[in-house]
This record gives sequence, structure tokens and C-alpha cells, in this order.
Amino acid sequence: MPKLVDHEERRAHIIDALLRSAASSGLHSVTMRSVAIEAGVSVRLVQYYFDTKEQLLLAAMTRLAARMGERVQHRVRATGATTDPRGIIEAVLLEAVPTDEESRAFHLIYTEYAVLSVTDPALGGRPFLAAPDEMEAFLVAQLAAAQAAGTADPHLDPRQEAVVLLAVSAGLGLSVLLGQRTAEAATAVLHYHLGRVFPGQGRGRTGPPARGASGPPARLHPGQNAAPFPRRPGSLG
Amino acid sequence: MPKLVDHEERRAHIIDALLRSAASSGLHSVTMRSVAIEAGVSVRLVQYYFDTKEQLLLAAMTRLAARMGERVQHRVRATGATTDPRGIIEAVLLEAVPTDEESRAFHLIYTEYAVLSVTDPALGGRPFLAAPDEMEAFLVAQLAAAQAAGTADPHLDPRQEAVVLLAVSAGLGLSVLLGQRTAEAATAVLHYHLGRVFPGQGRGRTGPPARGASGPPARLHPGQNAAPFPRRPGSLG
DNA sequence: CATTTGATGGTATGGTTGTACCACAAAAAT
DNA sequence: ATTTTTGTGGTACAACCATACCATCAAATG
Repeated sequence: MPKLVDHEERRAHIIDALLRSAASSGLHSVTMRSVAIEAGVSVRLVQYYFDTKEQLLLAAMTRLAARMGERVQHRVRATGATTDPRGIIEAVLLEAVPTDEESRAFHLIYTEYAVLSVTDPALGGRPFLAAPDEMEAFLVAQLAAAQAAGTADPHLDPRQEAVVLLAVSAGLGLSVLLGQRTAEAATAVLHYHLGRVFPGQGRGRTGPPARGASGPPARLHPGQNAAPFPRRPGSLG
Repeated sequence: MPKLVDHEERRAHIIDALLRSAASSGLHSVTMRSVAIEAGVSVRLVQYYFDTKEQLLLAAMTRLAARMGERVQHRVRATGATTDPRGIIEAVLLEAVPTDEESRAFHLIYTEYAVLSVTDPALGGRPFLAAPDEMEAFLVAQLAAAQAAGTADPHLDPRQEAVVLLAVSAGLGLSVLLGQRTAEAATAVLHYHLGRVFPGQGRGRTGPPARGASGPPARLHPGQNAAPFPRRPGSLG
């Protein structure tokens, strides 16, 4: 063989370029050319390592799903204690709330892929079916453990509550992505809700809220965008 | 003036064609031609009533947002009683869960628009900013009323709880859209959660759940798609 | 009756996209 | 030293897209 080239490394490099390109102007606007330019290679090379655009998009989606798993794991590990169910659950759910620009870009592309995979048969949602299933089972186990330890409300149904938690997390994350809420507001709401699931005296409020003052305003002023990230002048065509 | 033509009626007809086209193969794949064909008119006519594609998409989004409001109102009115907060809230939140193909199509396009509006500056999310704000204020009022009437848990913070409810609704609806959950499972989870907010003996369970049997399974078998709607052979290109 | 004007069809055009094809260099294999 | 193989660049091509332009028909107004 002639030139020694690590194929996987090259593929990863190109995929990263795609993700960067998609982060700035949307997944729908990525083209073979834009990816090639972003990666600093010729279009031919993108063709060489991923025969078709479909395969490139598919590979990027797979990588994205894998990275999601790493992110959650990393967050849980960063919590330190792997034994406190509440901390673990909080870490897992908070991953869905984009805080800085990096995580915002990540979740934006992830969401775009998810929505795209609904209509595009080539993106049969395999990577999106496995992850939530595992996540849900994981949460069920953590909730049950917390109940056994006496920290979680024993009245809860772990199965249903796990689904609720996942939905709250996804819904809040999406609202932040859409600019309806700030990341801080979403985080506060998530903490509030966890306080209801874990009624320990830690964070949860037990008495009724003071009238007229119920924490930081959960929504923004109308017309004000929560996410002042730069919006490129754009296509839509 | 020559031919008598109701412009608004023509525009509505074309917009409906766009929505139908988007429902079947995704918003990203709608083109002037596809809309014209679906509407049974020439491309020139689409140009005539909406000068540019951008304006067409914008008009469709506006109509979509308006229709969302009508849908929620219609659902609330169909409940009959406009005085029972729980019923009203339940109706509002259930609207986000697509049950039949029609509502699935509607919510799919709505979601596609929402995601698209993040990256596309021409779709500055005005229609998506106003609706959730109103919805949230509405829920806050209903929750407060329910608390005053003694049907809702007085420990709740109406502001935060309204955001949680909205997030649960959106998250569940999205999961159904993505084929991760059936509409029935999502509805069951929503009922469960409302039972926790309204701890009356109506639906809510008070005791701890029986071990190993916690209602209908909230998730599907892996690999099985929750929504066997026809997926057209498709582009992705 | 003439003419203006709104509604419509058809077609041309400039640009973009994904992909196929051709060429070539360099290193390994023979 | 020749041949094969692999990585890379450039370019051509067919399809498609949004849009601009040209033409026409019909109706209402003068």
C-alpha cells in the first residue's frame, strides 16, 4: 500500500467538519462542498471516504448518538458520587439543557437529526430508539433505588415517573433551543421538579409559595430572544 | 377588474397544499413545484400569490400557528365545562400528543418549523414565541384557580409547575412523533402526572405502586416503531 | 368598441447540488 | 524497474431549484 493514512481518523475529521458546518447554518444547509471547505479538503475526498452524502449523514448521526452517550456518562462521573440517585438523575437530565454555545450546537444538531429522521427513511431512527430506552431503564432503576433508600417519594411509580422526567428534560431543553427560555430558567425548573420527586429538605420547598413571588420568572419578556447567538444571514431557499 | 377571484381563498388553498406536501415528505423537501402540483395549479400561480418561497413558507407558518390556537381552543370547548381546571389543563396538554394521522402530520410540520426557525433568520420565531407565553400564563392561572378551589396540591408553585406541565406535554408529544412511544402510552403518562398535581381521588393513585406492575409499559419493544405510518421512499439528497 | 387590468400558462435562466469521470502522484509489491 | 494500488485533485454533467420574463385570455371600465 502506498500512502499510510488512518481512514478512521480522516473520517472523523470530515464528520467533525460536517457537525461544525451544521452547527452554524443548520443541518439542512450542509452540502458536500460546505463540508469539504470546512474540513479543508476537496469534495473528491469527502466522496472518497463516504461514498455518498447519505452515508456521510448517517455516519455523522451515529457519531452524534455515541457522543451523546459519552456526554451523559461524563456528566455523571463529574458528579463524583456514583451512589447518590438524585445527583445522578439530576446530572443526566441537565445534560439536555444547552448552556454554552458548544452544547447548544450539539443539541441543535441532535434535534435536527431526530426531526429529520421522521420523514427521511434513509435515517431510520435506530440511534434514536436505543438511547432513550436505555436512559429510561436507567432512570427507573435509580428512582427505585432512591425509593428503597428513602430519599424519593414512595408514592411515585418509577416507570411512569422516569418517562415524565425524560419528557420534562427534553421539553425544557427544546424550549431553550427555541429561545423561549434561558438555560438558567430551565435549570431552575428542573431543580424545582426534582425537589418534588425527592422531598428531602435539601432543596425542595414544603410550604406553599409566597403569593406573587414564586422564584425567578420562568419565561422571558415577549419579543426578547433568550439565546442571542449569532444568526447567520440565511438561505431558506 | 376582470376575473373575480378571492385572493385569501386562493392563498389558503395553496398553503394547504404546502402543508399536505410537507406532511408526507417533510418540510425540507417542499418546493415551489411540489406545492404547485399538490395544489393543482401552475408554478406561476404560486409565484403570483406569494412572490417568493420565503414568503410562502412564512405565510404557512403563520397559518400553522393560528391553527394551533384554534386546535387548543376547540379541544377545551369540546370538554364542555369551562370551569374545571383539571379538565381544561388536561385538554390543553393532550393537544400536543398526536393520535391520528391528521394530528401527527400537523405536529410534525409544527415541530419542523420550530426547529427550522432556529437556524433560519427569515423565520424569526415570532409565532413560536407568543403562543407558549400565552399558554404558560393560562396554565398558571388555571393552576392557581385549582389551588384556590382545593383540587390542586397547595404545595405547588403554579409558575414553575406550569412550565413543567408544558415541558412534559412537549416532551411526550415529541417522543410520540419520533416513534419512541405510542400515543396511548404518552396519554397514560400525562394522566399519571396530572394525578400527582391534582391529588383528588379521581384518577390519582395514593398508595405506592404494586411491585412489578406499574401500569401499561411506557415504552416500546426496541426496534419496533410506534408509528407505522407510511414512509415514502425518499430523498435525503 | 377599445383598452386597461387582473389572472394565468409556459418557458428561459442563472445558480447549486450530488455524483461520475479522468488524471496523476507516490509508495508498496513484484 | 515495472506494475499495482491508494490517496488526492479537478472537472464535467445531469438534475433541480427559485425566479424572471414573455405571452394570453377574459372581464370590466371608459
